[in-house]
Amino acid sequence: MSVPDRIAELRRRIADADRAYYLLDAPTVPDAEYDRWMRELQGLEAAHPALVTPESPTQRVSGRPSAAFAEVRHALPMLSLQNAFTEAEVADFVRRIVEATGEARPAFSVEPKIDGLAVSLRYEDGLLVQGATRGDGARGEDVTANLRTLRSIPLALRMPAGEPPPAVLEVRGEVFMPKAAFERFNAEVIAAGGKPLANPRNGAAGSLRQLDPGITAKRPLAFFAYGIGEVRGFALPATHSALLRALGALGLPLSPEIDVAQGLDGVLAYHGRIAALRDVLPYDIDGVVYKLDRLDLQEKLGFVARAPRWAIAHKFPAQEELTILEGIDVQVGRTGAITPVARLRPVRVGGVTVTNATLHNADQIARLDVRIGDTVVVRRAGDVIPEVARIVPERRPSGPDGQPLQPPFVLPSACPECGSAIERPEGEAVARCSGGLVCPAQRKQALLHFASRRAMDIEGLGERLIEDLVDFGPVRSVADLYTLTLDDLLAMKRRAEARDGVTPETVKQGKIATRWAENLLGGIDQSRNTTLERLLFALGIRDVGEATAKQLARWFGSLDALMAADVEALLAVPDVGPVVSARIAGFFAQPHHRALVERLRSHGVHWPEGPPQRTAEGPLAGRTVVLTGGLSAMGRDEAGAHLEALGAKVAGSVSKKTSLVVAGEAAGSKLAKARELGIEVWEEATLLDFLRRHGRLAGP
DNA sequence: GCTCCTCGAGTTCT
DNA sequence: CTCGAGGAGC
Repeated sequence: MSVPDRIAELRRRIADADRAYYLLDAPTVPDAEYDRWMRELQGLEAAHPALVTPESPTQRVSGRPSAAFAEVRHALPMLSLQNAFTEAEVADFVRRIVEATGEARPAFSVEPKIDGLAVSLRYEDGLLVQGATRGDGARGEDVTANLRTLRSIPLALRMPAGEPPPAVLEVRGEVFMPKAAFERFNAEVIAAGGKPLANPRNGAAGSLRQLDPGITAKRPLAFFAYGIGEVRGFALPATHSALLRALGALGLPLSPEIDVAQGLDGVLAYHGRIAALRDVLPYDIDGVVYKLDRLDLQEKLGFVARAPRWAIAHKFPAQEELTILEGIDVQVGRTGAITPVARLRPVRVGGVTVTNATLHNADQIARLDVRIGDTVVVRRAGDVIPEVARIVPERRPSGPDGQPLQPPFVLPSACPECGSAIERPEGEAVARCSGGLVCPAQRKQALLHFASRRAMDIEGLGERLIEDLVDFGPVRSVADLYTLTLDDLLAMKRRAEARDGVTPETVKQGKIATRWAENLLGGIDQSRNTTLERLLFALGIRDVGEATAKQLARWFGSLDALMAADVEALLAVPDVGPVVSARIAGFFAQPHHRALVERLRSHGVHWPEGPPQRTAEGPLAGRTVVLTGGLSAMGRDEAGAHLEALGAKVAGSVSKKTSLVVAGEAAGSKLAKARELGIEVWEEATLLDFLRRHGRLAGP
C-alpha cells in the first residue's frame, strides 16, 4: 500500500472511531489500537510533510494561541426561539400553525433542547473552515481553533463516493459537556488540587473561550447538530427531519432522541417521554424543541422579531431540589424594610449553586411554616431567582415527645443593625425598622442608592467602599460625599485595614495605593453634573422611583418649583395620588432635607432647569411604547430616551394601553403578551429606521 | 368600591 | 422577575 493510501486509510479509521466513540457512545476499537493508528499517522505525516492536510485528525490542536477572538458576522443570523412553559402555550403555538398552514395535524421535527452553547460550523468545499459562537445572533466570536479540537466535530464532511461536497454548508448546533465526562473531569481536577467547573454548561462555555486550544482539547466537549445556516451547492430535502438525517450522513453528530411527532398530542407526548428520560440522558437539557417539519411551510410562516414562527422551545418546569434551612437572617433595606432571608445548605438547582433565598416577609414565613432545620424544596422560578417553594413536614426534626425542636420563626422586634423598634403598620405586608437614617444599614443603602447607576451614577462607589465610608469615614449623609478629601479617604482606609488586621497597604505601597481614592474622587466630581430627574430619584423619597421622578422633573421644570408645591399642586402631576403627594411634601417639609438639598447645591451639584413641560410633542406623542429584549445597536435606556424625545411615553410592562412594542433579541413574555393583545410590534431594524427618519440617528 | 395598570422595591448568582 | 400597593378609570 502506498504511503498516501495508508495515510488516507488511517484517517478514515480514526474518523470512524471518533464518530463511534463520541456520537454513538459505542467504542468500536480499543484505546490502545486507536493510539497506535494515531501514532502511525503522526509518524507518516512527519516523514511526508507535504501530505499533511488541515483536516487530518493529527491537526485538531493547531497549537497557536490566538491573542483574542476575532468577530464573525453570521451569514444568516442565528435565531432565538420562542419559549413555552405550559401546555396551553404549546397549544396556542400549534393552533397558529394549523391556521396558517391549513394542515390539520402538522408534523414536527422534535429534539431535546440541550443546555450547552450554540455554535455555527462553516464547511466550504467539504472542509471545516470556521467555527463561531452565537454571540448576539448577528455576530459571534471566531473559535475555530477550539472547535477543531472536538473529536465529535468532523474536520471534513464524509461525502459518498464520487459526490462533490457542497460549496458552502453552515451547520448549527450545540456544544456541550456530557454529564459523566463533566463529573470525571471535575474529579480529576479536584484530585490535582484545581478548581472544578461549576456546571456542565459553564464548563462548555468556558472551555470554548480558552485562548489556548491545547486547553480546550483536554476538555471533554461534544457536539450535536440541529440545523443549518447559509447553504450553497447543497440540495435541501423537503423536511427538517430529512435535513437532519442528511447532516448525519455527512458525519455530523445528532442527538439520538431526535424524532418526528404529529400534532399537539404528538409533541406533548414527546415532551413527556423526554422529561421522564431527563435524569438518565447523558447530557443536561432544559426542555424540548418543536420545529414544523416541512421546510416550505417554515418559509411561509416566516419570523417575528428574529424568532421563527415555526419553532418553539417547550421548557421543563423549574427544577426543584431539597436542602436544609440552616438559618434565617434579616436584612434591612433602604426604606427600612425588614426582609427575612433563608440561609440554605448549598444545593445545585438548575445549574447554579443556591445558598440564599428570600422569604419575602413574615406572612410568607407563616404561610410556609418554615423553621430552622427544616428540609425545604428550593425552586428556581422564572428562570433565575431561587425561592423556597415549600417545606417537607415529614422531615422536620422532632424531640422524643414528637414535638418540633424549633419554635415557629418570629421576626425580631428590634432592628439587628441599630436596635430601633421594628414596626409593621396595620394591613401592610412589610415590617420596617423605625430608625430612619440613624440606622447604619439604612444609611448605607441610601448611599448605595444615591450612587447607583440610574441615580447619580458615581463610578467607583460600591457596596464595600460605602461600608467603610460609613463605619470609618466622615460620611453620614449623601452630601458628605462632596466634601471628601484624599486625606479623609486614606485615613479611612487605614482605620478599616487596622480593624481587619491587614498590613496597611496605603503605608506599604505609598502612592500606588492612592489610585482608588483618586478614582473615587473623580467619580464623585463627575456626578456633580446631573439632571433634575436623577437627583430626585437619588434623594430616595419613598414611592418616588425613576418614573415618578421623571414626571416630577418635567412637570415642575425646577427643583425650587417642586419644593414650593403643596400637596394639592403635587396631586395634579400624572401618576401622583394622595399617598405619593403626601410623601413628597412631607419630605421637603423637613428642615434637614431642605438643608441637604442646599448643601448639595453649594458643593457644586448642578443640573439644567427649564420651564415646566406638561404636554408631549413629537411624532410619537400620545403613544405608549414598551421595550423588551436586547438591542444590538444601543442600550434599552438609550432607545427609550430617543423615543421619549419623539414624544412617546415609555412604559415598563405591556397592557391594553400599550400602543407599540419594540422587541429586541430574546424577547420573552412581554412579546408574547403583545402578540396576544394584537399590539403592533417592531423589531430593532424598524426602530432604527424610524429613529433615523426623525433625525435621532445619523447615517444608514 | 372594584378592577386593571403601573410603578417601586427587593432579590440571586456569575 | 415577582410581589405589593398606589393610581386611575369605571
